[in-house]
Amino acid sequence: MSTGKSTLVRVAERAGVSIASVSRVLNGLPASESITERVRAAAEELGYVPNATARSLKVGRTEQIALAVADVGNPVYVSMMHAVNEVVASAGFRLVLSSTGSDPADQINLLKNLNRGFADGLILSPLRVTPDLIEEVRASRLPLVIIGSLPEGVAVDNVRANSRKGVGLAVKHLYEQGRRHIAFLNGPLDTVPGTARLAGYLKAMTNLALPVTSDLQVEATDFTYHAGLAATTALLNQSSPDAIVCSNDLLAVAAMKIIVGRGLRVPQDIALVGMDNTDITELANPALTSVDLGSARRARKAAKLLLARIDDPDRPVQSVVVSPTLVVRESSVVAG
Amino acid sequence: MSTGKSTLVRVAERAGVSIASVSRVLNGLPASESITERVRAAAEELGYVPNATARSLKVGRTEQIALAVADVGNPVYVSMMHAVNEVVASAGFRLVLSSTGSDPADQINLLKNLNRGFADGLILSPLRVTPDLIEEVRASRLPLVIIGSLPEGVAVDNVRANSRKGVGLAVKHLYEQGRRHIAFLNGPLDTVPGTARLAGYLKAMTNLALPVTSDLQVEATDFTYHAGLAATTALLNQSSPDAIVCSNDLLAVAAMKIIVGRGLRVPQDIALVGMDNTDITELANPALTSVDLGSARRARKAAKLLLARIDDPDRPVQSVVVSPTLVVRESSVVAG
DNA sequence: CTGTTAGCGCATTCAA
DNA sequence: TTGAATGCGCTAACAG
Repeated sequence: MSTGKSTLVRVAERAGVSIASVSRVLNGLPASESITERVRAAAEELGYVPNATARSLKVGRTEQIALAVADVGNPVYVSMMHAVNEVVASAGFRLVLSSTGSDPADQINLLKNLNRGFADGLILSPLRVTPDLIEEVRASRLPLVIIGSLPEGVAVDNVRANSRKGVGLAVKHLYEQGRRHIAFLNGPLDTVPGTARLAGYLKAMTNLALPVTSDLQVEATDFTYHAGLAATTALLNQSSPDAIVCSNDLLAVAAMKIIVGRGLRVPQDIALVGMDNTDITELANPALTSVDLGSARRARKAAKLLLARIDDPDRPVQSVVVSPTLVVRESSVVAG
Repeated sequence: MSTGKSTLVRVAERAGVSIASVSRVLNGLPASESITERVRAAAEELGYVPNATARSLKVGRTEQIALAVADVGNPVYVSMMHAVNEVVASAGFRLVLSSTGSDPADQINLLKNLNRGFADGLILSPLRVTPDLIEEVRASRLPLVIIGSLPEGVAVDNVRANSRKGVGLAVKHLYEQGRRHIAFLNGPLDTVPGTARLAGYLKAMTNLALPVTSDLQVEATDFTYHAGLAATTALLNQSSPDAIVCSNDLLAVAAMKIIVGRGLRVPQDIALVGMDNTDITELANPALTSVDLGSARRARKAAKLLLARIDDPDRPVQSVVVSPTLVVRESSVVAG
């Protein structure tokens, strides 16, 4: 193994063959014993490593896929990233992280940039879906998979959770625990999960013949821990729920903090259920009951869909829905 | 804006100029008013987007930097990733995530792969440093920055925390709170942080003339929450500390869980200090006192060093150390 | 100021 | 089987 740049040409010179032969040998195409031998030796001695960029330009593939998520601070996106990376890496693809904010403009920009061909496809998990974004998604000529809901009629591969049903599981569980004043701590209403989860809450409450009052509902300005603190404070100032369904785990942990800070007990005084079933559910004290929306599974599925689409651009569009499950822990069940 | 692939050639044809002129206009090089106008119009109409791969091949730059961290599950790495991404993105670079395990073999493999030229540089944060890895780091001809400690004499840009000093801050703080039986919950000893932090603990204890006994030390099999649960259990079975310094926040939160589960109180019965000052310090209940090792700052600095090195491969090697600070929260101080 | 041309490193077609 | 030659799309000399 030697120093310096080595190219096909240099290997070819050293082996005394043509660059075509070198390329063949290195790509496992048929070649004579003798040439194979010499090429391998020459490549080894020169420490030859094929250039990814040149290869990409030639074959029209970068072996990279891009992932864009809204909020890297949210553990659910971290687990998605992890899951996606596992799938694509084992298929020989690299993962390019295109962190965008929750601003749709960022995503639109990203979609445009993708046409520069630095990646073979994109997995996008938008928090807010605007008409502009949809337009751009429609127009995108690159393999694209959306994690999350999309309006009917947008023919793009996508995989989403049934978060309405998920909220339903949470409400029903709390009802079965004897709770009747079940509040809902939501994230911003102008987001896709925000609206879906609210719908789920309203429906579940109605189904159970529980009164739906506005003082039992509060909307955090963001799906973050800090926003959750403020929102929970507001909620407890305007009503006295005996249970709170939270739109994600970060909000739930924030709620727990405020509740305990007020000298109330979880779950005795207020039962708590989060959503996403992230790692922090176990770190929490008491451990947080949470609705598992299958984020890792969704991410894996999305990655596989994308790889399949890259492989065959003409395959039928697929839309998969992952069913939620409830993971009961300590925050919602009074022991004994 | 139209459909289909558009290249310089097509834009040139449409504008009735040479491809060189197109390239110039699009790169902001001097051109006549008339040509500029026509090129812009043609590019617009064709929805032309320059091809990143071709550009890379030509200029010898991918505008990508790779980041390899040991454990994506650890929030400290997430924040590093975030910080790195901010810096490189604003310099026009994309971030390629090369998640490696804690196995040095993965890193070595990565270094070799980097020579394929898919990225212009690498930021590596190795948990375990073996001679083989050092050898490979030395041999690497690509811009490389290490986050973490490196043996003397390895001339590679690196930025590290003074975690020995960091542990010292924690021990001293607990001592000042009146604690005398200060235990140490460490991660694996065959890791770089593991050894450094143990050294810090031993030194700090000695400085304070506190007895150092083996039953006050325990080593988790990993820097994870689950490993922390088992290790804490073992620790409490073999001794009765009135304080525990934990090698990172995940371990600390695990310790908190076990302690509370035994009916003991934090901080009254056992005071707790974590390290890394990650987001979970605030989620924890009580909020976790933690040593801030400046992970985000380190990551940002590493990114800047890498960009500088890419810009000028011959610049002197730089090694920067970030000083730790203690962030006192509820887990270490008895109120009142 | 503008056009022609030569590669960047590779995979691949076409002849031999 | 093997080699010569072409071109992926672009930038940068070089000439005019």
